[in-house]
Amino acid sequence: MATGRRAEKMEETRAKLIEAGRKAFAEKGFAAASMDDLTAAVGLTRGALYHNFGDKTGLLAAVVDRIDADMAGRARAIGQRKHDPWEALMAEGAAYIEMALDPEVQRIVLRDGPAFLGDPSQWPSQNACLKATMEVLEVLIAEGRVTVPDVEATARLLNGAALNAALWIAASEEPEAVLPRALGAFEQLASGILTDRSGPA
Amino acid sequence: MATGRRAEKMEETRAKLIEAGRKAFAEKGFAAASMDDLTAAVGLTRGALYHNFGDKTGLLAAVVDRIDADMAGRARAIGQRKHDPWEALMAEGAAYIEMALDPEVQRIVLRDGPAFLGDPSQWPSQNACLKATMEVLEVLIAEGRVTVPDVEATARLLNGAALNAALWIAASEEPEAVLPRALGAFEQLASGILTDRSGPA
DNA sequence: ACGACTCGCATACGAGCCGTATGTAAATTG
DNA sequence: CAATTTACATACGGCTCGTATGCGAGTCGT
Repeated sequence: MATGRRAEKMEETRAKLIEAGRKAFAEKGFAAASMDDLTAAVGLTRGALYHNFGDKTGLLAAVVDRIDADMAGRARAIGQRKHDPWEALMAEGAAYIEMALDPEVQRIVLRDGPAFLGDPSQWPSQNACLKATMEVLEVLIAEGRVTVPDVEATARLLNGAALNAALWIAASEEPEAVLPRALGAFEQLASGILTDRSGPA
Repeated sequence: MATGRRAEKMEETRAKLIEAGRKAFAEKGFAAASMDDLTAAVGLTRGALYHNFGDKTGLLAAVVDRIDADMAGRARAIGQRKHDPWEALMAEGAAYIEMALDPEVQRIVLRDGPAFLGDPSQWPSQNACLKATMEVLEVLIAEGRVTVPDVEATARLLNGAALNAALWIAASEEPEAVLPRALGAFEQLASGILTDRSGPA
């Protein structure tokens, strides 16, 4: 192991480049961001970038992966804090919506990502978030509290609704006012999968 | 009126450019499409493009507007064919999902559009589609068959869920098999807004 | 009807960016 | 300690966008 003086330094430059890319892509957008500029901002050149990430989209993939993994981790942590699985599902949805309020997340993950990396449903990190939702659903089904014909389909649509809610909120002029409206609609739609609607909140 | 020999020709070149842009953006994506190439494909140069649309994103906006308007029109037409408003709502959702299977729609409207034109919820044509959904909801509320705290919020999330379902289907390897699963999940989630779930199908 | 003007579009030019090929110096290996 | 690998910098070519300029066909005033 020993990581070696060499690989250690390389990890450092990779981290610096990802950080620089994150900032540049968030501010100017992927297409308008210059690789010369963002590498120079951390005292490097395009040479380092091509060596570590192959090409420009390679860096974008690395940046997206990092942000997206953070999001999935946070959502899962919030979900596990709740003891009731239904509350966990709602909390995860709400967390997802709130995280998408971050302009950085919006611009990089929700806009430029799909355009330059292809459909998000193929991304490894996205699958992690989806998996978390599916796991909670499985628990609820085992308890007989929800009934769905297709777990994956339901999980995908739930995430999709949350995502769109986030975009709506973020684009609105007063996000704070719109947030509760979106959350209310989300919970009501989600209640469609409850076996007995008069049951849990 | 008389349109004038001049303006008439101009409309023709605008149509040709939009058509060329539609094809080029669908095949190569907006970023990779060359304006020199797509204008040459219809016997024009970039001069015509800049004169008519200002810049490259101007042409994209025109193309998106055209496709998006077509979609809203089709969804509305399908909805109006049904006499029962709930069926109309489901039919519109299904139509939206199916239309998004078109690779042209996906690439241009769902991917490159948001990346280069900004959030879709601001587009005039998108608002049209949303409006159609809201109108159907209003009817159902008036009839007492659905109960929602916020019509706009519900309409947005419904559209978001449908949109995400479409992306999922399109990215899957066997769209035909995934389509019914997505539709089922969509209808179940939508049933969450029904006042009495044992009621209409 | 005819000259002056407008304007839709083509051509010419400059600047910037990406990707590759090549160079170099430091770390690793035997 | 010499040879090799490799992380990164530098140099170059090609492509693309946006603007500035030029031209010819419509349009308008008289």
